[in-house]
Amino acid sequence: MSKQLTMSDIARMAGVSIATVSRVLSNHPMVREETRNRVLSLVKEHRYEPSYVARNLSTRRTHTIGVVVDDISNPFFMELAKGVESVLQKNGYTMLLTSSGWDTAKEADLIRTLLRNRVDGVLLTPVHPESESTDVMRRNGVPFVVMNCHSDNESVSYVSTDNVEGGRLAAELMLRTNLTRFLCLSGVPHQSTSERAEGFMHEIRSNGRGDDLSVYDEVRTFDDGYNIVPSLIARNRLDVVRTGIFTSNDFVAMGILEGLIAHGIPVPSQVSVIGYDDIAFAERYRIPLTTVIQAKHSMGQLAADELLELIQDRNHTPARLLLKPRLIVRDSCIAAHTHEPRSAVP
Amino acid sequence: MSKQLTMSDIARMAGVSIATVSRVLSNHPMVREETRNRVLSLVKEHRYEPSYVARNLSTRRTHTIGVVVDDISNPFFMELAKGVESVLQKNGYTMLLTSSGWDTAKEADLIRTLLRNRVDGVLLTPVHPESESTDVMRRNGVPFVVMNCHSDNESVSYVSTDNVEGGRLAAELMLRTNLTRFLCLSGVPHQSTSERAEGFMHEIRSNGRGDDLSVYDEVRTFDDGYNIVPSLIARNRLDVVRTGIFTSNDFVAMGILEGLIAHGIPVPSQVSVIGYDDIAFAERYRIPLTTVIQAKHSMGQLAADELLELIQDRNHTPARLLLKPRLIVRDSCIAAHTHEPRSAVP
DNA sequence: GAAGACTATGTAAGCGGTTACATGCCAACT
DNA sequence: AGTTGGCATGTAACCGCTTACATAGTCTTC
Repeated sequence: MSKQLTMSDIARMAGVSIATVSRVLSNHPMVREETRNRVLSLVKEHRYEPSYVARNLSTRRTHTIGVVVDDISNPFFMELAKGVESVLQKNGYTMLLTSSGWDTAKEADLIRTLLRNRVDGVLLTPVHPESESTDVMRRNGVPFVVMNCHSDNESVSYVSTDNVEGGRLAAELMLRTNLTRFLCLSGVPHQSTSERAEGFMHEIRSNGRGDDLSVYDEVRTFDDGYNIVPSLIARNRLDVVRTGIFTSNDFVAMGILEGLIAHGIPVPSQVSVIGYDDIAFAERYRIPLTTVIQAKHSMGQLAADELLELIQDRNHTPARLLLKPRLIVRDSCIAAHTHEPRSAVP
Repeated sequence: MSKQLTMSDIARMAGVSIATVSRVLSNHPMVREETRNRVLSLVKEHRYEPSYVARNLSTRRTHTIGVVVDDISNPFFMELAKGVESVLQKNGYTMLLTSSGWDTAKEADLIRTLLRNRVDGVLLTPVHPESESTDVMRRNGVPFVVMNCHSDNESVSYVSTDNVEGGRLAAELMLRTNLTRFLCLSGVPHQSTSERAEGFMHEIRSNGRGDDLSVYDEVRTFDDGYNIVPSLIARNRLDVVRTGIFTSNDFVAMGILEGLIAHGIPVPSQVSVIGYDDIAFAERYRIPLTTVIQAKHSMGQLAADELLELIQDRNHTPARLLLKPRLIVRDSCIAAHTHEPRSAVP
């Protein structure tokens, strides 16, 4: 194809200056109706698309927001990104989406690339809340909002979920039933999963049931869950003591369920299980899983809103938002004060 | 923060012209070692990041590739995108990822936005292989490659999967076992899912088993699968006739399995089921699912490779690639010529 | 020791827009 | 008629880089 058209081509054809074409395209009111139409029809006829790169250079704004998530193929982050995209698009911004793969160095690299592309702001799910990345952005005066992670630094805006509350909700549900024993399977220390466990344990203890609580650390995968079942049975007599098990993610919960079924322990009549995340298929699992869910989509939206606010008003007070998680009750956990076991097969 | 540094700031500080700074930063060899070091240390010290937007305007290349997929939160497309990203990144390109939500008009809009951003090329999973989108790109001389869809237009490059072959593979496996009857649950006509069904049916027929084949259309969701089971049993006597069921996606397959279990029909000893896609959890399902998998990651990589080729050499002959799908054998389908039923519970 | 041949650097013209300011025009007012 | 003022448009500087070309200094080479 011949080379791309520019404004001056359109200007020449319309017999006006490029300033006038520019005015027409940016909806400046000071243009005669007739001129405007002449220009617009030329634009349409030749399918002229103005160059944002030239415009961006000139206006020193790109209307582009950099987004850095940990893993681009993880549905959680993509729901987040979708929430972000929806508000950005509504406001005429473009999203530059990248993923760090949980790698601090790569994260910093990506941020640098975003800065070179002169994004107007950055949204990120940081590997650590304070890092080279945040440092670079601050030095370059680029506004940013942290997602899915809270920061102790008063000056940074973040939008995250109240993981402690999530764990508390699970405990609350279990406490309302007639369970005699509670198990908490925690994940990696110092991560969101351990906050969940904390919330759970705290609630159990502050209801005076601390003596009925046992904790197991470093249980994080489906297989971890499946494999730990025999020892849980041995040590906690799951087959005779009505027990509630809280896990800090759904994979573990599913592994546990699989293990319980394999050992013929009825769920939820004998043992109740609550997971966390509501991953796809939690609902479709052979025993539909009771779980705690995060408002990923709103999280993205709120973060994007906050960022746009920050861009418009550089000394806007940073918002520090902690979204409330929600409990989704399904068959894997016995209903409050119910004594009849429900069927394990849907 | 103070306003962003520019090359001329660095130049002034280093006591050289901006041309020299530019040479240093673009690794031009014609710079004295000492000068280079002086400039580089200034750059590092002040954390100067050159503006790609200025550079892009000047060079008329952005090193940015627009990627349009149907659904950003669907793991399939994200695997694809990951494949794309891996080769783009390796070649110093940035990916601008957007999603059309299967909407032709939105797709065309996105393409226009990409063109305004002057992307060097576009990768897309088009709603239709020929559309306004492809038209706009051609008129603007922007190279593009179609993914996950084949085009009859000789001049367009595409990378897709051989869906017919995928169906054939499933049939081939079933034919090697001692099944007496075959059911094919097809999805929406004229889509990739129906190509899968065609491949399956063709293979069954060309092995002289056409008389043992029944076909059901418009079965596409988990619930569709679950709900159709009773009528399948009634019409095909699944409880007494050893039957193989091929579905054009894994959700349907899981629904079918659930239905079979609910009706007490043993899998795979009595009925074998093969799905398509290998979605997450196909492997972890209560009966691990035999399924056909696409090489999503390679698909993205190959498409990106092809696009870069096209960008370098405008009259490079379009590649038209059809990747071979692969069969993953798990418990839901009886093994070839095996008579002992396997356990349905892992 | 002067002509060439390098090498290292500077100069300045773009790239394709935006926008402050200048200009020209015409109706309205004194 | 002369001034005023508002509207429509043109002029040109600028955004921050790249790069062709010009320039100046240093080595060879005969």
